[in-house]
Amino acid sequence: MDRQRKQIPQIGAKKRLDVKGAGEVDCQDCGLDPMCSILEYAEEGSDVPEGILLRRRQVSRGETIFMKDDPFRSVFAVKSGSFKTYIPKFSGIDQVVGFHVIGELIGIEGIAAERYPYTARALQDSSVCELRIESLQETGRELETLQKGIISMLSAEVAFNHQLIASLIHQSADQRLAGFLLNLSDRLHARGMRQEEFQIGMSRSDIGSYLGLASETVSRVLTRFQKQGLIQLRHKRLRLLDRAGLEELAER
Amino acid sequence: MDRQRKQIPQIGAKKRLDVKGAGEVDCQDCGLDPMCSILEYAEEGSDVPEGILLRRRQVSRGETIFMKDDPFRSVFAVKSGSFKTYIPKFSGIDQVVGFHVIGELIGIEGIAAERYPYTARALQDSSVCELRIESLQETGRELETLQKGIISMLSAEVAFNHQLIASLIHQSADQRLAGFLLNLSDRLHARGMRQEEFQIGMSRSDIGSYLGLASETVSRVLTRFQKQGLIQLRHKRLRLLDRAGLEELAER
DNA sequence: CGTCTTATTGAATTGTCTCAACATGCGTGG
DNA sequence: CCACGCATGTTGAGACAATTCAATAAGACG
Repeated sequence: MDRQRKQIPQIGAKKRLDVKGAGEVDCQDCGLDPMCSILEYAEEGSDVPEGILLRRRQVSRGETIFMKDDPFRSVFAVKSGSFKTYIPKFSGIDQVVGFHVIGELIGIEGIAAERYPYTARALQDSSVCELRIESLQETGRELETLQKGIISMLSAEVAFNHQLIASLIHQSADQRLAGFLLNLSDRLHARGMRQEEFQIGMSRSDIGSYLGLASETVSRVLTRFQKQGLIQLRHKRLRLLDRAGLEELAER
Repeated sequence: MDRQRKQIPQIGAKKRLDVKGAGEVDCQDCGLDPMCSILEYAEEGSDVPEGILLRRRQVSRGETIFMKDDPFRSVFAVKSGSFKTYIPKFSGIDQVVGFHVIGELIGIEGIAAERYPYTARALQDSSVCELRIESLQETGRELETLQKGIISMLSAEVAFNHQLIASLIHQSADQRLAGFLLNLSDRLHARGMRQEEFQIGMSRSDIGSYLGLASETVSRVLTRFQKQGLIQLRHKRLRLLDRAGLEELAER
C-alpha cells in the first residue's frame, strides 16, 4: 500500500537531483525528502541562506564520510548501500551506535553541538546525498520546515533509543537478534526494498557491538536460528523464512 | 565560577514567574530558561501564538504529571524535587528510562509524535514549571528560538543515550553504578546544587531498572562502595567521599 | 592461489540473576 | 507517641546465560 507512492509523479520532482539507479532508494522514500523539497525552491527562489546545498557522492566500502568530533557541516542520506556509525575506542573498543540503511539519515545529531558525535563508515560500496547546513544559526528563520523536520527526526531517534535501551537491558541474546533482524527488515521495507530477503552488510562483531553481545554469541544464535528454520543465511545474504516465529521470539 | 551567575541581576528578570524558594533552582540555571526568556516578551508583546503559557505547579511524591501516550501539551521543568520517567509494563515490568533532577526538562521528546513516550512521576514532593505548547504546528515561525532550544535539547538527549547504551553494553555493575553516581552529582552541580552530598530520591529498583541491574545487585554494589570508602550512604542521603576513586572505577 | 580477515564451534569461567530469608524504614491509625 | 503492617533494602546460596580463550574453518581480496 505504501509502495504505491512510487508510481505517483511528484510535483516539482524534475528539479530534484534524483537520478535513480538500480538498488537506489526513490527520493520520495528517502529520509531527506522533506528537506529536499525545500531545496527545489532554493534553486529558483532567492531567500535561502548561503551555505546550504545538496550534492551526491559515491562512497566506497570502508570509507568514512565523517569522523567523530569533526565539525558538523552536513546531514547525509543513504542513497544506496549501508553505513555503520560508531564511537571509536569507547572503553578500549569501538562501540557501534547505529546502522543506517537505504533512505536513512546520518549525522543529524551533530547539529546542535556542531560536531559529529560518532564516525560514519560505509559497510559496502554506497552513495549518499549530502545536505549541507553550515550551522544551525545560518539556517535561520527561513527554514522553519527544516527545523521541524529535524525535531521530528531527533525525537524519533530518542524514542527508538529508549526502546533499544529497554531491549538491551531485559532481553536475551535470542530476543535481541530476532528483534534486530525484524527491525532491519522493516526499515528496508519502509524504503521500498524487499523485506524477506536482503544483504546484511555488517559483520558479526558489528552486530555484537551494537547489541551488546560477543561476536561468538551472535554467530551461535544465528546458526541456531537457521537450524530452527527461522532464517536462511548464506554468505551475507539473509532470508527471513518464519517471520511469525521471529516475532514470537522477540516479544514476550 | 559558574555559580557566580547567580549574583548577576538579569535584565527583565522581574517579569519572570520566578519566586525562588529554598531548595529550588534559580531560573538562570533552569533548562527551560532559554524558552522562558521568550515568554517575557509574550507577556507584553502580542505576536506570541495562542496556546503558549507558563505556569507553576506543586507535585506531591508519587503523583504523575503525565502518562505515557497522553497527548503532548507541555514541557515541564523541575523547579524542585525530582522525577522518574518510565515506560509502564515494558516486558512485564516498568522500565525506567530517565531521572530528572532540579532544573532539567521532562517531556520534550513527545513534541513531534504529539504524545508523551513515557510516564513521569515525582520521586518526592516537587514543583515544576509548565511550558504549554499545544503542538509543534502552532508554535510556528514566530518561535525560532524555541525550536532551536528544542533541537539542542533533543540532540543532547540523543548523545546522552548513546553513552548510556554503550555503558549498558560494556560496563560491569560497578562501573555503571559509579558512572551513575558521578553523573547525578554533575547534573546537580550544573544546576547550582552541591555535588558532594545530595538526596537520591529513587529506589534501588528504580536504579536497577534504569541501569539494567537487579535491585539486589544495586544494593550489594552500593554496600561494597561504602566498605571501600568511596561513598557514604545513610537513608536516602548520599555523600561522595572519593570522587577520584569512583572516576577510576567508571573509566577503563 | 596464497594470505589475511571473518566466522564457527567447543570447553571452561564468571558476573549477575533468581529465589529466599531477614532487616529496616515509613506511614497510618489508634 | 507508639504499634502495627507494608514497602523497601540487605545479605546469602545456587543457577545459568553469556563471555572468554582457543582452535579450526570458511571467505574475501589482491
